[in-house]
Amino acid sequence: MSVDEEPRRTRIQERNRARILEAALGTFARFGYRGTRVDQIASDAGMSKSNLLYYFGSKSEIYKAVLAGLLDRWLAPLRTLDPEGDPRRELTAYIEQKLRFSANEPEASRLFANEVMQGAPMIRDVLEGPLKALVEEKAEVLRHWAKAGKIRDVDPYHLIFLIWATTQHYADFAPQIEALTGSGIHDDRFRKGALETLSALLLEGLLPRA
Amino acid sequence: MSVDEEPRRTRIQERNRARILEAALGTFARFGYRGTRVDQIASDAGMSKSNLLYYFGSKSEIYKAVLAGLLDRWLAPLRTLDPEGDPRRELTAYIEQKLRFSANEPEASRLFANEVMQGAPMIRDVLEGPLKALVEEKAEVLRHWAKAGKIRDVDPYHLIFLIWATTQHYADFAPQIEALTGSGIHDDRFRKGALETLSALLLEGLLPRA
Amino acid sequence: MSVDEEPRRTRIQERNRARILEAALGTFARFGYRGTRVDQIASDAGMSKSNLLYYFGSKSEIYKAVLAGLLDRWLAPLRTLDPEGDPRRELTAYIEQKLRFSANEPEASRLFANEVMQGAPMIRDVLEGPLKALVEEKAEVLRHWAKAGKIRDVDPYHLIFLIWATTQHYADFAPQIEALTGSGIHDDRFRKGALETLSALLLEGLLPRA
Amino acid sequence: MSVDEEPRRTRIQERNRARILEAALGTFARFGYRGTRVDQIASDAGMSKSNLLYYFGSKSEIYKAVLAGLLDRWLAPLRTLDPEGDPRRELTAYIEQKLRFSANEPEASRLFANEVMQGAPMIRDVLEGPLKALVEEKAEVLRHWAKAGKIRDVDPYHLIFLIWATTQHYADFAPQIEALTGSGIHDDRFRKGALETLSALLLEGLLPRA
DNA sequence: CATGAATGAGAATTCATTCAT
DNA sequence: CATGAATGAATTCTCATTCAT
Repeated sequence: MSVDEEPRRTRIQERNRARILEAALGTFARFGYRGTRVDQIASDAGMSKSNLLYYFGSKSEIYKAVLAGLLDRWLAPLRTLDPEGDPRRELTAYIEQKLRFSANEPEASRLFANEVMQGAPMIRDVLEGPLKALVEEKAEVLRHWAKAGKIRDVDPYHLIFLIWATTQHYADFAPQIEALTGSGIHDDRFRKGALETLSALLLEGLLPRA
Repeated sequence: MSVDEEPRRTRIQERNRARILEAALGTFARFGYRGTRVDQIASDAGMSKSNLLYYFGSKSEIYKAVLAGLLDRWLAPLRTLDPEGDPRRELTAYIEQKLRFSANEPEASRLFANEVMQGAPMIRDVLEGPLKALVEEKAEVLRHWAKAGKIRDVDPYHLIFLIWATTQHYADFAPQIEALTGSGIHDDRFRKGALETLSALLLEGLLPRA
Repeated sequence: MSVDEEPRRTRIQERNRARILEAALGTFARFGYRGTRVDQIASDAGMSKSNLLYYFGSKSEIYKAVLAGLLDRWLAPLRTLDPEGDPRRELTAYIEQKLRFSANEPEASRLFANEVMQGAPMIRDVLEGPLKALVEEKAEVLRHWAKAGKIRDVDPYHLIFLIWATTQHYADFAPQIEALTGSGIHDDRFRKGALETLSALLLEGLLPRA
Repeated sequence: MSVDEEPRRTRIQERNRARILEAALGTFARFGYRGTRVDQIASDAGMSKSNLLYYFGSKSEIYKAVLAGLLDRWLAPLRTLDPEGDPRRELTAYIEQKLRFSANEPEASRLFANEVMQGAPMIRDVLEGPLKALVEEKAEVLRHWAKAGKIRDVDPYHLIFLIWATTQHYADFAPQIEALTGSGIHDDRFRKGALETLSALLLEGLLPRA
């Protein structure tokens, strides 16, 4: 539809933009928008502040660009939930994908959390538009499964929130988890343990079955 | 031996300190440490910036005081988990308390999240000390229940993380939840729904029982 | 002549004023006028800032009071120079008195130096009035001695400056002297050495006599 | 080995740094460290405060730089004292150099005095290290001269202090000297008079020779 | 006499951004 | 493309002083 006028960019430009965005993700995630200094992004990206501002005219422009790149990756897993698939397999796969995201892109997860916690000033539109639509669509899938007797009849929103919360927790609260367990989601064995426990609890529940 | 010398404070001092801490909680939770201006705390607390600094010598001092007051309330619910009690009831009660905390003190929850996400610079000691000890103690309770056949044998840490994550999510990601559902944990009916869904899923699981 | 309306003061008042002036001398000498905080004077004097300001309405008032008390003691030795006396004895006695002052009131010496170095904003009147008159009077004594062949014919002003400079140096540059010699004018033996060397050099000169 | 990596500086940088240091010397000498406002240094140096802080990150950094530049010039004269030379000539030359320094750089002299009077917080190392070594070396020269019968046997340290004190006095106490004599060391004739009187007194003594 | 409470005018930095080269 | 130079608008914190009790 909308032919996003991608400006022509040289290879150097592409590389530098990428560097900047990567560095920015790191500091925005850690220190929040206000807590991040353009200087630091620049030095993390290995260039001068002036040069950085040649690529992105302002701090908030960088922030927006980082967030924009983020949202797609954050949303992707949910899209894969297949109405035709087996609930057990689908949900386990979904959880796994989300855990992988937390493992591979913890900073992205934290930045997203940060943005939402501050009232989602930059991505409110996305939340209320595309995200809301997607979630409603997937909620319908869950309701459908429930009607078909494949899963219990629970509120699909709370269910989705549960999956988001638990999987993202491993990225967002990593320092706490590290302090308590000495490990974290980046570790393969730890991640397997998390996946098993989460899917078991979600699917089978904690109480012994008859 | 050493009686922690609580400095004597007049009523005015008590009142003003309380006001400041309350106002500070709000802005720190929303904008993070760096994003918060002392000016704003002062005006939220209804006093001049200078007067505020008469009570707390610096911004970071306020921050520390807020966090210190926070931790107790954040930790309290877990302490109540009773080894002698019935797992179903105990866990449901725990979830309910945590949800209430999210409902009543969403800002405290967010500030805690914020602090942890930034690497817990101020409360690392608490996490690695008292919190770690408490969590290990309660993990033992869960293992004990499992051995007694009262609950399934799942990793107690992941179980605790699941409860933390899901309950806190309603406070920390409130803007997102609000955008998607039009409501939030502050709403009684919403909170009941959350509690039911959460405890049902946790205890019984999603899949239908035979 | 001028009946300085000494306000009636209770004993407590007298004591507190004295305490304040003493404490103030210490910090003004060390940190200068701007570098001194009223707070610190108060705490050094063992009272609250508010109470201190009950005695002296402002910082500069304290400063003036300290300086006023100082000048008399600083000037006193010169007054004792007796035109009728033997130059050798008179000058040695003068040097000794100045060295004693440096030993006993190094802070007073430093504060005086400080004030002068900043352009003597507070005591310019004294310098240009009473001090100038006194110095001119004593210069005349020296000229008189010279005419009488009791001392060489040297510029009396430079001679006086030499004595001031050398004797005050031991107080004003005490940290340097301490660093270089490990001792200082407060030490009796050190002071004797200084007195001997100074008076010997001043009176006899460095070069061997025939 | 380790070549002190002098950061490369553009001409503009050199010029601005020099301007700043010069302006800073003036105000630090006059008002002390605390009494000096960055604002004022900047306006004296003819630039904006922000720009000044682009060159020196903080007030104390400026202060340190000024002091560092100072010490060399302050020390230089003493280095020239030649053990092989004639005492009379050497000492007269030394006094003359010191008087010239007081005449040409009175602010430097006052700043040095100020720093020492405050306890030499920034240059203690230099005093206890290089300066101490140099002074001891020159004291040895004086002792040597005394043994050779070229000068009287006086404590070399007090002799050095005497020269320092008297020569620096003309810079440090300039306002007082001005108030008393109407002139000062900056004036050529005045300086000549000071030099003559000082060297005469030091070398020949005040008392008439037989 | 003495202290607690409150304030406002600074003063030092910080930092995003603009300008020049 | 890239960097150095410069700026001005915040923002934190200091400190003498006033007010109330």
